[in-house]
Amino acid sequence: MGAAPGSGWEEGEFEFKLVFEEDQGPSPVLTAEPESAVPGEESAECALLHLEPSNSSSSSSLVTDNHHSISIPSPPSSANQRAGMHSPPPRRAPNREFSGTYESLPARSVQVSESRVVECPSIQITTISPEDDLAPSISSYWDTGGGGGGWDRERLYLPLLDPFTYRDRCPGSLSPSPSPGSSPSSRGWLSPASSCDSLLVEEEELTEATNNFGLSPSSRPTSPGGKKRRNSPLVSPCTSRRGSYSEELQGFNLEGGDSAPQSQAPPNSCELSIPQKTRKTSLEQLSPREVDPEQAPAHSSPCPLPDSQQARRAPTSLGMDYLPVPPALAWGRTRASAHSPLFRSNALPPLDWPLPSQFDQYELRIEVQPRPHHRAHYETEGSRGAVKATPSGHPVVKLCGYAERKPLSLQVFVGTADDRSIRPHPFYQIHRVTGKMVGTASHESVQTGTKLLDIPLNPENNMTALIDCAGILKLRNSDIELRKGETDVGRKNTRVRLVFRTHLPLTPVAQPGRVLALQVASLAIECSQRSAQELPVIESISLTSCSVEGGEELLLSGSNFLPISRVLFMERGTDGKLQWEEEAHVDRDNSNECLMCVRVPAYSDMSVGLPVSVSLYVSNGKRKRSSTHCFKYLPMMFKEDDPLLSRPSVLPLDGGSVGGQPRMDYHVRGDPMEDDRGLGFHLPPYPSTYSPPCPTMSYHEEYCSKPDTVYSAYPQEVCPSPPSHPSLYQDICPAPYSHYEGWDPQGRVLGMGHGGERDVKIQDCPLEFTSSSMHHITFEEVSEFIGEDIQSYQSSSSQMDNQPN
DNA sequence: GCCCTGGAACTAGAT
DNA sequence: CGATCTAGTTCCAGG
Repeated sequence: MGAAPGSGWEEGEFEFKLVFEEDQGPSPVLTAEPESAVPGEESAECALLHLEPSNSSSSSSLVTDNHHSISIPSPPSSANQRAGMHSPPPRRAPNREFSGTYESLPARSVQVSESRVVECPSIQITTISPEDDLAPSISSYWDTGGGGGGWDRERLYLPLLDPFTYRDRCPGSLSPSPSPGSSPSSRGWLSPASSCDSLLVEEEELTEATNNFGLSPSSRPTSPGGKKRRNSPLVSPCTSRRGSYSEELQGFNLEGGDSAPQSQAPPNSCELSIPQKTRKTSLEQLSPREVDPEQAPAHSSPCPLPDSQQARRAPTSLGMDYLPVPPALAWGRTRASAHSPLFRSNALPPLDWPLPSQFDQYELRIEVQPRPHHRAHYETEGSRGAVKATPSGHPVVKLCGYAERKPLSLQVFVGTADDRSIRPHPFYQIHRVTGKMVGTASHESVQTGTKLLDIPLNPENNMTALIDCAGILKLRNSDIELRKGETDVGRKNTRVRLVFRTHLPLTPVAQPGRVLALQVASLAIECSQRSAQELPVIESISLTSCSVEGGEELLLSGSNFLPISRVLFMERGTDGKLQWEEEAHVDRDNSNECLMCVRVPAYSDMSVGLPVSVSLYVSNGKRKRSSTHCFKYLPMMFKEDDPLLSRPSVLPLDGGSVGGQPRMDYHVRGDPMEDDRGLGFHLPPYPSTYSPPCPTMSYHEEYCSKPDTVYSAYPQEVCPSPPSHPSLYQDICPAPYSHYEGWDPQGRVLGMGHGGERDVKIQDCPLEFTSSSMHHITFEEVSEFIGEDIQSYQSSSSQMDNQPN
């Protein structure tokens, strides 16, 4: 784990310790169970959250409306408590047919320091879809809509508590926080979307919450790690010498009812005390309806807001909303594709809801990826223009499979780019770029604290949208970190993705009142000026495996390669400790700024009987490392058995182009233009004889986490560590690759199908998956493989869970 | 004059 | 606790 995102993990670890070092007596058991439908209410969308401390005397019960209750341990008395509760990742309840219930591993002891061992709470989450009206229908529906098999919601449906309130009411006791393994960009569960989702709170609770938090920023726990900031925590962000857009958004939400009933925003709340902004990035850019939805006309935009937004703005008569289960609880699995993308038209998914990019014949696809770097602008700066594509132009998004003549709206927002499910990025917002060079109409809106651009998808344009109007605004870290409930750290959290989402109304006959929500996310975009200038970037590698003897020539293409750049191969143990590291010999004569030619070093153990996964990275010096990339050493017996094994030609180093959420299909794209930055990379499939990569390499980062890579279906535990730094992508530079068969200077895999030919089957993939045994494999078979693999790996991953980092 | 862009100074926080 | 490093933020200038 490198220095970059790693710090955040350390933060998480710190919190983890903080939480469990609190001497609260027996650890509570957090359970969330389905609540039976309450007559007259749409309450199937909630769950009862129980905290069940062994010692009930130490708990208090928070009874909410809707007849729900939350029992919580009494807050510890110590003054410096930190909110936050960490639980091991949930797992399917064992020994029974999966019914939507996840539970964590049993309460167990966790060593938090050399001398202290505390008991870890367990959690059981029963997931209930907000999609469903009544609980009894849930299972059947999701079983159907989810494509069979299990379904899950990585959320707890909490009927009442504002996460902020919830969190701060019981500091140090209940509030979920990012898991010990959370990444720096982890929002925990308090993403803007989630945190602002309207949750019914009785007025007195609101008042109390406001008194407790809104008026006294100092009451908010210090941000993770107790980081200092320019502005004293005792001082409202409004003391900044200029207004804060982030605060505008938040205040906006309150005013506009976008995220919470207005009753949650008393006039003296902190947000509302912020002076009027003078910068143009403020309210004036927001549509009138957002500023004052009461006065705003009905949707006149060609890109109407989803109904869910309306629903949220309206007084929460529905009475129920949900809190996402902290990603910490889900970080062990990426199950986005297990979710049905079908929603009621009046209950569209929030922005942090995982969605597939493809469903049935429909697919939302990024035809042209954005550049890997885009310097975001601050509020104090002028716009830095729209996100561009490589080598020119702008990103292009297309909705495939849609034959209706009715235009749709494409939503764009800035999402996170860490290794967990996509959610709105707390430190970046989409920014609508206008000007004569912008040809695409767009409409701004705000949904639960996240700015959106609504861009029309017109049949006349073949449902293709040119994203030439989307810039990225950077919010000051200090502003965001001061925000109530914000748990993310902005420092070095500079990677984003453009997230595209659309809602297709389904045919009234087949799915009355249902819409299909599809989402796709771009590859990661590095938004900081500095990182873009200094960090080496590996974009592609010519070889992904070779004999343990090494010695083969390996070409790395990318950018920011320096004469001092080194290429290192390393292996970490399951405990994360570096077990082996070897520097590759660099052929400086044949290397340049965007190409490195190295010799693969021999592996440390020539007698291995199975392929060994290691990782490699480029280092430009301390703290200037590229992301790590997977490399596999093959036992002698594998050597040259199958040229495909060792000559994949080019690997995609950042997954495929479509990236809303992980894909469950095991197809591999064949159209270079559909792939990474048009480079035509193949998605590297899992080998049939998959062996878990070493836990600390960013295999996950490079493959598993990418929204649409096939690896996403795998447990993320196999790659729990983030890379030393974000993986970045650079323009390919001309390089003398031509002598490498199957690899052209553009990084394309030669001989691949082009255009039109999508979803090249697995046998087209040059990696292990393409071996004859895997030909004609079906999705079900692949799923079976996955399941078996996961099962076989669970024991080891749970061991890893138990190991303190 | 405005927008976009690149560079770099300044500064707070981290080491 | 000071020195140094790192990274976030702001400012400036040119196209």
